[in-house]
Amino acid sequence: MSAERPLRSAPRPSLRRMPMYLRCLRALQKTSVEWVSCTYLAEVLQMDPTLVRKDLALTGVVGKPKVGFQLSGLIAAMEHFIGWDNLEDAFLVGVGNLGSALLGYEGFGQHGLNIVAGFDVDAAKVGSEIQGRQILHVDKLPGLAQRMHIGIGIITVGVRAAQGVADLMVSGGIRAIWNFAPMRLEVPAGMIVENEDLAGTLAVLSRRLAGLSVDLPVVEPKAE
Amino acid sequence: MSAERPLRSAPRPSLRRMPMYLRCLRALQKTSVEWVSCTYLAEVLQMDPTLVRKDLALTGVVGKPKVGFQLSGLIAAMEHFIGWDNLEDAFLVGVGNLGSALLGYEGFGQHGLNIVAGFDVDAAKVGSEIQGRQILHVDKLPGLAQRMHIGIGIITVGVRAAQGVADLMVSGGIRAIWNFAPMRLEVPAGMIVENEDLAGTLAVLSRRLAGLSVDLPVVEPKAE
DNA sequence: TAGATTGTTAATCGATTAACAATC
DNA sequence: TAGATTGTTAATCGATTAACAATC
Repeated sequence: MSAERPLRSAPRPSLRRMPMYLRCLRALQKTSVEWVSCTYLAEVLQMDPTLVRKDLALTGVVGKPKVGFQLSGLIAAMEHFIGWDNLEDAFLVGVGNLGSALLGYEGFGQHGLNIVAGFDVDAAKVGSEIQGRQILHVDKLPGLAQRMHIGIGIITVGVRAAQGVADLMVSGGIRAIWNFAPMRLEVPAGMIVENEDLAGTLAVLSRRLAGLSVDLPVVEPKAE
Repeated sequence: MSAERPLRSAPRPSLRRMPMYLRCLRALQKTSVEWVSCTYLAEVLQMDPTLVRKDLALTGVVGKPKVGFQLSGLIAAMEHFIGWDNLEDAFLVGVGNLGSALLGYEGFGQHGLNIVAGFDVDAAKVGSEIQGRQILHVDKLPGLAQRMHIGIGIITVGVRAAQGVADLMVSGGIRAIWNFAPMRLEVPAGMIVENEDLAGTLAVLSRRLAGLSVDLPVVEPKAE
C-alpha cells in the first residue's frame, strides 16, 4: 500500500479514458512487468504524456521519479477510482440484436458489471435462455429488481418503448441506467443516466470522410 | 432554398450532437409541423437553448426571429453538414455478437451508412448469410474493397485481431475505420479512425453509482 | 405593437498543453 | 552523477453560458 493524495472530483473526459489505461495495465501485468511510466502509456495510447500523468494522479497513486508507478498498486487504485472494485448486478431490457450482443459479451466482469437476466415482451423470447441468461417478461422487472437489489438497468429497446422501460426501472429501485436508445429519458432527480450514442461517433466519421473540416483533438504529426 | 452563412469548421462536440437534433427534426416532420425553434429543441433534449442555436448555426441555416427554422431546410442542411446526404458503402469485419447486431440494424440508412457485406475467419460463418448479408473470408476484403470503392470499414473483432484487420482495410483503400475494438489502431497518416468506447461510458456510470463525484456537464435542476 | 426568438459578442468555465522544479 | 520521470503551477485553448441588440 503506497502513499496517497486526496482524491479529487473526476472530470468526465478523464474518467472516460480510464478504461483504456486499465486495459494497457492489465495487459502489462500478464508480462510480469512491475513498473510502468506515463511516458510509456502515452506512447502506446498515442496521447500527450502530461495528460496521462494528470489522469493517473486523479486516482491518488504516487509514482517514483525515473521509475514510474507500481503496476499492481496503480491497477487497484484505478479500479477503485472507477468503482470497478465490486461487481454491480444489472438487468438488461430489449433482447434484440444489440441486447443479445451485450448479454453475450464476456468482458463485463472486467468492467464491474454482472448482467443477471434479460427482459423482453416478445412471447417467443420470454422463458427462453439467450447467451446463457434467462429471458423474463418485463412485467416481472420491478418486483425482481426490488428483491434482488439491482443497481443498473441497461436499455436496448427502440425509442418507442424506452421511456416506459425507464419508468419500470425507476419503480424497481434501479438507480443507474445505461441507455442505448437514441433519446433523452425523463427520470426523477437523483437517477443516474448515461446515454450511449453510436450515431454521434458515426457523424464525426461521416463528416471527416466527406472531406469537411472537423476540429480534431490534436492529431499529432508523429515527427520522424 | 434559404439564405446561407459561410460554413465553419465543426467542433467535435457539436458534431456529435447533430444526430440527436436530426432525430427530433425527422420525428417532427412526420407530424406535419413546418417550423421549429431552438427553444423547443432545447426543451425536448434537456439542453441550453443557446447551445442549440450555436450548433444549428454551424449548418449554415438562417432562421426567422420569433418563428424559428423551416423544418425541411434545416433537416437538409444538417444532413449535408454531417455528410449524410449520400450513402457510403461499408464492410464490417468480425461477425460475432456485436458485429451481427450492427449488420442487423435497420437504421443505418438514416445515418448515411450502407453495410454491404460481413467478413470473418470462422469457417462456420464464411459463405453463410447473417442478417441478410453475405459473410466472406477476410482474405477477400482488400480486393473487393478496391473493386467496389468501399469507403468505410467497421471493426468488430477482438483486440488481438484488430490491428491486422485495420491493415487489410488500409491495403483495400478504405479511408475511414469505425473501430469497436478497445485499442488504438496504428494507421498511415490521412486515415480516418473513430473509436467507439463503450467502457468509457460504463466507467462514468459506475463511478457515479459508487457515490463518487464526477464533474457533470451541468445537470440543470429543472426549476418548478 | 409587444414579445418571442434569432444572431452575435463577451464572459465564464473547464480541459489540455507547456514549463519547470523536485527526486530517485 | 546524469538524466528520465514525477508532480505542480502557469498558459493556452476551446466549449459553454450569459448578455443583448436585431427582427419579424
